[in-house]
Parts: sequence; C-alpha cells; structure tokens
Amino acid sequence: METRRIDPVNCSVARALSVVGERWSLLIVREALDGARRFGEFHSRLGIARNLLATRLETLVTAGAMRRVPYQEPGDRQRFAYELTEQGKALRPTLVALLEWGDTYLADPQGPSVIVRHRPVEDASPCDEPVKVVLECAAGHSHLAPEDICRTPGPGARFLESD
Amino acid sequence: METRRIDPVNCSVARALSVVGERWSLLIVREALDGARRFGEFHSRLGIARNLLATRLETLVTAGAMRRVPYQEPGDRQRFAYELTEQGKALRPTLVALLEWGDTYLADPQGPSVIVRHRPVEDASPCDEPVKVVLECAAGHSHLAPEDICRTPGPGARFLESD
DNA sequence: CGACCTGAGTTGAAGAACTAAACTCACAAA
DNA sequence: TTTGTGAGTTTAGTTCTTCAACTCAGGTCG
Repeated sequence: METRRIDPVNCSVARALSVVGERWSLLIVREALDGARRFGEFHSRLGIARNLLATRLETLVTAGAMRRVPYQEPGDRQRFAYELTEQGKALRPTLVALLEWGDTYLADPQGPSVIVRHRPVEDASPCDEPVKVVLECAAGHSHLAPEDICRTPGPGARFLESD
Repeated sequence: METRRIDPVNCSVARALSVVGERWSLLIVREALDGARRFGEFHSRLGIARNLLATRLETLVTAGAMRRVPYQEPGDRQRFAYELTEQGKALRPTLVALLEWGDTYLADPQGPSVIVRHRPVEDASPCDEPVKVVLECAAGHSHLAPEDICRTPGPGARFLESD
C-alpha cells in the first residue's frame, strides 16, 4: 500500500510561523491587543532590544498584521504609532490558546497572572466570565478533544512520495 | 490617577513561548500530532537539522510535552521514539488557531493544504465537518470577537509601576 | 570473523540572528 | 544656543541555526 503524505512545508501553520513565529512577535501582538501603540511602549513593556523591535514591527507591518499610523501630540512633532489590523487582531485566539496552555502546564505557583474575561467594550453590565478556547466543527459539535480530530488534504495540498 | 499594569514578562504566554516559541518546536508538535514518532521521521518530514532536532526534542521532553519511549523492531536493536504527552496534545488548539490564521491571511492561492475535520478515532460514520477554534466564556457565550474580551489580573499577577 | 549498512544521534565550523549599549535625527522648549 | 525626547540605527559581542561530517550500537552479508 502506498500512502501519500501531505507536504508539511507547504502548510499554513508554517506560513503563519514565518510571520509570528520569530522570537517576540507574538508578545508584540499581545501587547498591542492590550493597548500598546508606540515604539517606546513596546520597548519598555517587553524589554526587547530596540533594533529587534524595529525589525519585528516592520515584519508585522509588511505581513499586514499591523499598520503604521502617524500621530502628533500637542506641542510635539509628528511621530508614528503601530496598531493592529483586523488580521493582527485575528491572532487573539492563538494567544488565548497559548495562554491557556501555559496556565495549565507551566503556571506560576500563585496561579495565572492574567485572566481573559468576556467583557464587551461598550457594555455597562459585563458578563465577566473567564474565556476559553474550544474546538468546534461546522455541524455544531463543540468541545472536541484532540482525538476527535484529524488532518485531511485540502485543495492546495502538495504530496510527498513515501519512500 | 495611578494605573497599574500587569507585568508582561510574568505571563503564561511568555512561559509557553519559552517552550514552544523556538523555531521548529510547534512544527515538531504538529508532526507528532500527525503521527510522527521517530527521530528520522521528524527529520525527513521537516528537513530540520539533526542536532537542532535532537535539542528541540530534548526541550519538549524536559518541558513535559513529549516523552521518550523505547521501541524495538523485529530483528533490530532497541531504539527510542518520541510521543506526545497529554500536555503536548493540549497544544492542538494553538496549532488549529495558527492554521486558521494562516489559511485566512496567508493562504496558498490554491486554497488551504490541510483541513482539520471532526473525525473521532474510532467512529465508523464520522461527522467530517471542518473544525474551527472559537472563544467561549464560562457562562456559555460563544463565538466571542476580539472586542468582546479583556485581560484582567489573576492571582499570580505582578504589577509594574507606571512612570 | 570482518566489512558494510542503518538509524540515531554528536561534533565542529560557518553564517544568521539576538542583545545591549552607544549613537543619530528631527523637532520643541528654555 | 543648549538641552531634552521619542524613535529609531549602528556596532560589537554573544548565542542560535545550518550543514556536513563523524560516532556509536547493533544487524546482515560474504
């Protein structure tokens, strides 16, 4: 029997990681989701080296996850800030999934340092319950376990000869 | 008004990334979820350098995401394989989230190369519908958007002076 | 027995990436 | 004119990756 294997390099996970898989990238996105906008904010929050921060921001802007927007404070010249695009905001589930994994298996003895809550931006009476990531299929089956899932070739699949 | 900011370094995302944030780590986990077990399988599927693969596997084993198990093929000596622990399998949502992001924003023109489907391991009539990651709060509100969510300090939070 | 083969690593040299600290640049305020 | 500030850039030193060659333990072939 000849088995065909999906080429693991032609894969959206690999492509995603080429954008956000470098050191600091996801932490920069996390800080942006938490409201950071300016170069110095990212720098002081994360303690990342300045040249790397400049490189990472450029990568994220080029990839379309962030955008460089001019701003000007009164009595100061124009500077630039960085904000997430929709594409960048769409990394939220990835970050929540990582957070959850870290909380579950690598937790601080004191417990998690951050809890993500259901609190819509403009809602006077927020729900405030903790948020989790769940896997759900298009038929509505929810809370799928890792064993309930398999990978199948999609339209863009390339195959490898199995030798 | 003095605002307190959660220390971004004392964070489960950062801790999670210290284990799986290195180049190749998540791809190794992905291949393991897809059935790879042996050193040579990871090597030939991913094209990763052998020494790095050895280092990464060791990191994953040390962190508890994988385990090194002896195996012996008939007429061959004992060798070692690597398999995911529960902790390692729990990275599935993270990988699905990354896959989804990559598919949405960095797709191959032909379409996704991999589709994750709801197909329980031992089920003769699988559902087979595509699987997505969704954010859901403990009160049951599902499909939360990035704006519906905020980060709040947890029991292990450290704070920074805002200067 | 001894030469050769295989899978699973290890070692070493060259190149790429990361860090930290100093430096530049454009403008504003004193 | 001098000083200060945010936003980078440059540079030198360290660490990480890659690639290729080598080791190691056992099995097979002649």
